[in-house]
Amino acid sequence: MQVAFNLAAALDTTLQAAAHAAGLAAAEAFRPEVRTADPQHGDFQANGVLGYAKARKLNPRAVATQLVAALPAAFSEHCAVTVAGPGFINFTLKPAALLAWLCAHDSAAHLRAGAAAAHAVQTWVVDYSSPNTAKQMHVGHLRSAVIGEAICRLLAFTGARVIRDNHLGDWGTGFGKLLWAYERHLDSNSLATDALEEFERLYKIGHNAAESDPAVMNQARAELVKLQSRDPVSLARWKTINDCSLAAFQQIYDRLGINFDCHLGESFYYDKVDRVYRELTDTIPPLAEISEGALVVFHPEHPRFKTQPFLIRKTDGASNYATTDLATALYRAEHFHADGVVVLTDFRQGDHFEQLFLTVKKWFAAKHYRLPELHHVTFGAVTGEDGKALKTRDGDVIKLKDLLDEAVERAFTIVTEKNSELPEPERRDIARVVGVGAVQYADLAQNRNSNYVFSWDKTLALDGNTAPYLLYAVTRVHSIFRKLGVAPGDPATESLASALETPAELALARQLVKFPNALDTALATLRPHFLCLYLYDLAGEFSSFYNADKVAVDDPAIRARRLLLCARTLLLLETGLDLLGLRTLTRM
RNA sequence: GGACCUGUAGCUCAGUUGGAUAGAGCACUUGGCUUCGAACCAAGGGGCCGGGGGUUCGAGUCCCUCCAGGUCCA
Repeated sequence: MQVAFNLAAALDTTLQAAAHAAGLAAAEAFRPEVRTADPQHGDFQANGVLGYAKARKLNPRAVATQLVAALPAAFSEHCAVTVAGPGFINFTLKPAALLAWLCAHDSAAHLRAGAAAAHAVQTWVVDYSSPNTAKQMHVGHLRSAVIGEAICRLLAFTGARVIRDNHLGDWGTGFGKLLWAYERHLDSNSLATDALEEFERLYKIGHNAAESDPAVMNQARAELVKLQSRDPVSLARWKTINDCSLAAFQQIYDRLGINFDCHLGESFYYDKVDRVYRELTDTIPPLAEISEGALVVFHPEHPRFKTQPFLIRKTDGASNYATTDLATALYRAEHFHADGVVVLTDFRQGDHFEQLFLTVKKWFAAKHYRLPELHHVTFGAVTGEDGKALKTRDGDVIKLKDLLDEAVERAFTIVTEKNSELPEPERRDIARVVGVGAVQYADLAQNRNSNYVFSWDKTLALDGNTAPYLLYAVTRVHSIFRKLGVAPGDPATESLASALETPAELALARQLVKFPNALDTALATLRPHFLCLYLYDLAGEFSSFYNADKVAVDDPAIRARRLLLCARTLLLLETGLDLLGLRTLTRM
């Protein structure tokens, strides 16, 4: 028998068919609205009857009863249905139906196959992390990298070809001052030991000198012009700076499980802006216009952007972020044939991207270019305890490297305290997985909208909805299989399983089959915290089950079905954590 | 001046296109390890969902307004 991956979607289809079978007036307008339900009401619930009945002045309970009566006869064999309250339809899966789903989805490959429908044969470009070169990554860079990677993995899991693109800030005006100081004050020893530290030192020298001496300022400007006109010496130095920066970034990315497919920074688009200027001005009427000497785009239909211009060429003729971002959008559509583009930045760039996307839509429409779905995924800024934004300029910024190091160190202290008998190399490895995972998860688990008030204790918390709690659940499952000498998912063992029976078994199974809905919600909103929430609930259900029902019992049929539950819990926890970019452990 | 985000238990936060009695963790109280890992589980107290008005069968969620904090606008 074919078992649907997404049971809520399957119920939706079934109800839709029932609406036709029942001869409902305007049955095609009926939206069942099936969603996961509070366990006290059932596994899934349909809310659509209420709206449908209201619009037609019908009695919702009568309509619901009518629909339930029109369900196929065989339906009641695997699912109990009731009409409740003002007209909700509640579905409670029979134990055999739960078991059937668990048997059908017994491997990561089968889960992937079930999920792959959402973005099959689509290409998505995800633009994330995107730090400025010549500067160290700090806590403010964490969210884009961690949330971006999770979104990449979610998209890939649901069938998309994903292009991970690091849109580096490698062409800013700051390079004039930096190159000025690079020529005069470079310490090659420091360059070899800690390049980013050296670049930051050089930038400060250049900046301070330029501020206090107009002659230096002019020399710095000249350096920038030389770079932009492709002077070989300047270009070589610039390339050294970027190569060293990228190598340093990669050390961080390795710890976070991130591997970019390309690093197409601002410099890559610098010589692609002429086409942008041309195509935005050669249409009739032109999209862009000259205003106060600058080239700008207004959006007359927009309450704000009808007067607030989108500046794409400054008065002095220079391009800016807007210009390269427009060129970037075109490149992603033409070169990658992107069906979707996701850009991750903090919310302060909201205006910019709204204007950018509006402009891109009109531009592509005018030129008949295929328009990808455009998503600007924002998150709150990182602030200090005082609520003020952390700035790169002051010395108090916490380096990302130090944050990860401290997390690992704290995790090592705890694992040593809990499990001193484990050999030190293993404890070190556990500390890396738990510490880094805790940092990643702390960022992923909260709704990305709100500001991120940084504190060590909050970021490295190990209680509640955290990575250590989930990893602990994973290791406990592994421990059971170790103890009993069985491999997770062993078919011979699972074939002995009897019907699920105890409340804890059923509660765990019910949580397991809702995995597709968590995926759906996380992807539809591009908010990985919905997946975190699901995994936390799953780990909680497992812990309750673990406490209530012993797996290692004598009865082979009971043992087999509990081992099956353990194997699927393990599969979904490990799959889910992998989708979030976390590593897992077998012992901790 | 215009716009966007945030405001939910003492603290930190969840709350799916509007759905049933608003949920976790921390802290506090109590119980559970000679039985698969107690980094755990079970139970308890704790709330004018910033204030006010509106939309409807139903609002933490949508609309208006006010207050507080944050942010953006050559």
